Amino acid sequence: MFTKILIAEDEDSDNLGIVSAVSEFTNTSVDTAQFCDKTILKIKEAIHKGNPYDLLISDLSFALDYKRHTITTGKQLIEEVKKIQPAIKIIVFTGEKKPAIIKSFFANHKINGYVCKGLYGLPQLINAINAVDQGHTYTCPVSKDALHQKNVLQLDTYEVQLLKLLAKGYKQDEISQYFIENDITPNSRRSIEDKIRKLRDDFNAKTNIQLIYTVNQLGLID
Amino acid sequence: MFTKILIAEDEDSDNLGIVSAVSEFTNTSVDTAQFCDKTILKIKEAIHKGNPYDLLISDLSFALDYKRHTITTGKQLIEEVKKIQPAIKIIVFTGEKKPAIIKSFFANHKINGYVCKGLYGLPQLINAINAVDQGHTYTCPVSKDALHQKNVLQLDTYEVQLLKLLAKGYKQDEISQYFIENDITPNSRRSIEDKIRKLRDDFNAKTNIQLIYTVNQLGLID
DNA sequence: GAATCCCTCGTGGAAAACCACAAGGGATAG
DNA sequence: CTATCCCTTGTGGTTTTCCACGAGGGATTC
Repeated sequence: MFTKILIAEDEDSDNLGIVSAVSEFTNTSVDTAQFCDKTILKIKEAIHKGNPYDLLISDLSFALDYKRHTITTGKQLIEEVKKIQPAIKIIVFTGEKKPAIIKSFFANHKINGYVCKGLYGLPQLINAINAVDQGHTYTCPVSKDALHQKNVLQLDTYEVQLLKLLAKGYKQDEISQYFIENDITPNSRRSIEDKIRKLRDDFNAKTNIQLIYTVNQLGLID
Repeated sequence: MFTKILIAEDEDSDNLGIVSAVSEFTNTSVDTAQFCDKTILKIKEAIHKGNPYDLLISDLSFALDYKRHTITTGKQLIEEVKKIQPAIKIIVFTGEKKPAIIKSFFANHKINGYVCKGLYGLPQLINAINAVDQGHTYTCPVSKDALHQKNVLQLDTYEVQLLKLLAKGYKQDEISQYFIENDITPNSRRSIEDKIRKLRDDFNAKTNIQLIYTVNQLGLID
């Protein structure tokens, strides 16, 4: 079983609940951090002392306080941790339920488990810890659904840029000009029109307004 | 001091943390519910037994499980509770930080305190309990900022309907038709154009796309 | 090398949205 | 009662977006 667990969770109320539940169910040393930077620091220190963490349980969104932080999101945190200690196991424990985001964490960050906070988040988190300990990956029911959803469109960089400019109030002509100035292709007015039309089709949107509303709700242009 | 406190929070991890913190800091009976319906039930039972709750600490968003629930949001919950027991004190404890939403809770629901979950949510919640106990209202630093923000535009019902239809892909002609069919005025194509233009001005949006993106980000058309 | 496919891009016309001007009607103040 | 203001609506013309057709170019296949 894991012998050293680190929990990264910024909200103190949640932090308290998670730590007490995990401590009780696993008889291991549980440590905690409320900031991403602090999490990195603890992981580095533990390695330095020759007693590294086995498992990181991390949230995805972190509050910013008055201090300067170099790392501010769970995504960045996980990338950084993987660089420092590639073998560490990671379970994401978060309120984020958007399929596109959950998929990308398994695809791009090779996490070992994903549990959505909710009515039964804690028992699921315990299950996740057990499963990951035995070398499996774990997905809670909600995230399992998300992973099995078909037609979860992933957008490429070009499309995200295009949508963001639309959301920022750029006209098609202005987007064309912007793309030309920044050497992004295709950049003709006409091609941008086509790209937008394709996105409208993909997301079953009748208007560009609905398109932007939809991708925004899906969390694809944050 | 309060003698009977009820906490409504659906996420078990958070629930655990809040209950243990509140129990520890106040030496009172703390009860908890994970669903809105259950919360209403407990409040009714307590009244029936002649021993009602003094204080409700409630989240705003609640998960839906497989069961049918009649009440599904914190907003509805608070409205219902106020009907049953108008004198009960209410503190909202939530992750929601959007100024428009915070303002509307004080303006329309006469809550006694608002605390945003975060790094120091629990000590702030304790402060809120003390303040409300002494007959004051309490706002945490984040929500205090929100309440003091100028230019937080509140939309009326008509505007919200209009924006929602736009977000759903309706053309201006279709919106006009919809309004005519549903006896909503003004409903001429031309007036709808004007209303949209006014909203664009209010939110400094160059296009309708940007308008919908903006109000969506502000949480005004949920 | 020829056929095919896909992506980019231009053109022109239709549809939708935008905007300035102004008429009519209801509410209000004097 | 009248003048004024504001809201709604119509009209006509411009801008923006939409869309069907087709040309050119690069990559792949046979």
